[in-house]
Amino acid sequence: MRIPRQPMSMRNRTYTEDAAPGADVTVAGWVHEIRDLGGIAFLILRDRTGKIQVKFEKDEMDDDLVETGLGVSRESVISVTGAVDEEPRAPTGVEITPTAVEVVAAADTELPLDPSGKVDAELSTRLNNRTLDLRKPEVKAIFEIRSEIQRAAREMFREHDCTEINTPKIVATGTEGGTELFPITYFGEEAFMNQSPQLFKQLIAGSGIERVFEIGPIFRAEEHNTPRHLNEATSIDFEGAFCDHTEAMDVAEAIVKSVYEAVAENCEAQLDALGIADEFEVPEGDFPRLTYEEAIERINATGALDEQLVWGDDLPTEGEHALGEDVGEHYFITDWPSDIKPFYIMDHEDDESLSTGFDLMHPRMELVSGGQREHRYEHLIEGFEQQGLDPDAFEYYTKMFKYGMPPHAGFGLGGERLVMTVLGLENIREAVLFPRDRQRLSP
RNA sequence: GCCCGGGUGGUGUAGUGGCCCAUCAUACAACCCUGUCACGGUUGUGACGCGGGUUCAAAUCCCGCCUCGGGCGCCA
Repeated sequence: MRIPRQPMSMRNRTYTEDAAPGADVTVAGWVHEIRDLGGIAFLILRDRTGKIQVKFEKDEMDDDLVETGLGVSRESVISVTGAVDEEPRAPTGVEITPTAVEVVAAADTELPLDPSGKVDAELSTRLNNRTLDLRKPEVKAIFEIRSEIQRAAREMFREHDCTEINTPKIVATGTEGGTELFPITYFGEEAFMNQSPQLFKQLIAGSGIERVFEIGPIFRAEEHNTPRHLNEATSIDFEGAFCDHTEAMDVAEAIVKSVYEAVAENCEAQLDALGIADEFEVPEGDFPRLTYEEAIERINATGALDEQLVWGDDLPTEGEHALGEDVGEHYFITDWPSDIKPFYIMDHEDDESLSTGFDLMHPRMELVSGGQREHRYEHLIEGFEQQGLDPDAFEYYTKMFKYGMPPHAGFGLGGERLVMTVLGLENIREAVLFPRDRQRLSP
C-alpha cells in the first residue's frame, strides 16, 4: 500500500502506471503534450510513474470539458477523472476517456526549457530551471539512482559494522592546511566551512565507537573550473579503529562494488531512461592494486606524456587518463611517496619515504583517497611541524592522541564522482540537484 | 591561480565585413484535420550579452565590462 501523500482533495488519486482497464480513476500530473487531430485530440499526462493518454472526442463530449482539456498549456498541473480502457492504439496500451478535467495549476506558455526533450537545453539553462529539468525522465533517473547509491553505500557500511555519524561543518580550523577554505563569521569569531570530516572521524574512531562512516557535505574554496570539481560536494567517509590501510582498501572496494550491484539490481527502469541499460556493467574481480612506482612506470610506458615521470612527482591529469585507459577498470594506487601525502597518513614502518596512503581510481578520475593514520602522538606533532602547521591550533585534535588512540585507517570517497562514473555523466554538476561551483550560488 | 574558447527569438542553432529589416528546428498564436504517439498542413509572432571604437558599411573586426563553458594546477 502506498502512503497517501497528496493534498486532501487528492487522496484518491491513482498513479498512471496503476490505472487499470475497467476502472474509474482520477489521475493527476503534468500536461506533457497535446496532439489535436481535429475531431479527436490526445492529451498526454505525466506523473512520477510515467505517462497516460487522455482521449477527447469532440463530437461525443461536453464542450466545456473539451475546452478545458485542450485549452490547457504544456506543463500545467491537471487532474483527470474518467474510465480507463484498454486501447492498443494508445502509447501505453490504455487510455482515459475523461468525465472531468480540473486545472490545478496552470503553467506559462513560454517555458524556459522543453521537458518533453524535443529541443536540447544547455546545462546552465537546465540548472537555472532545475524543477523543469527534473521533469525529464532521464534527469529524474539520475537522482533516483543517486538515492539508491547512497542507500547501498549505507547498507554496506553497516555490513562492515560501522556506525553512521555526523560531524560539524562549521569549524575553527582547516583540516590539512592545503586547500582553500570558505571563511565565515561565527558570532564575531573567525570560522570556516569544513573541507573534510577527516579530523573528526579520527577522533570518533578513537572513541569506543571504533568503526564509523559519514555521508555529508564538504566545502572547498578552490577556484577550479572543471567537469569533475564542485565547491560543495558530498563526501562518503570511512574510518575504522584497529584497521590498516589494506582493510580500508577492502572496505572502499566493497562499497563501490555494492553500489554498482544495487544500481544494476534496483534501477533497471532508471538505467533504461538514461539509455545505458544495455552497456551497464558491474565491476567483476578484485580491483588491481598498483604501487605508485608501478603506476609511474606504466604511465611512462604509454608514451602519453611529453616528459617522463620520476619518483616523487605527483600524477598529472594526463597521466591519470593514460593509466586509466591502460588499466581499463577500477584500480588502486598504493605506496605513495610520503612527501606528497598529508601529515596524518602513516609511513611504512620499514621505509619512512613510503606512505600507506592509497587512491582508488576510476579509469576517468580519482574516486577515493585514504590510508592508515598516524596515531602516535609524537609522530603526529612532528608531521604538523613538517607541514608548516601550528600543532597548538589543532590541540582539540592532537590531545586526544595522548589518551589511548588505537591504530586506525580510513578513506574519503567523492559521492558525486561516484554517481558520475557509475552513470558515465559528462559533467559532475549533473549529479547534483543544485550544484555550487565557481560561478553558481543559486538556485 | 594560470591559459583557452563561447554568448544570435522562450529553448537549441545557421551565419567570419555588404548577398542579413538574420537561417532552420522547436515553442507560442490562429485556422484545417477522428487514432496521434517527435502527429501532419497553412499563416503569423519573436533574437544578434552590455558599453565604446574602427569602417561608406559591423551579428561578423578592435577595446573594456558582464556572463557561460573548457584545459591545467590542486583535489573527492
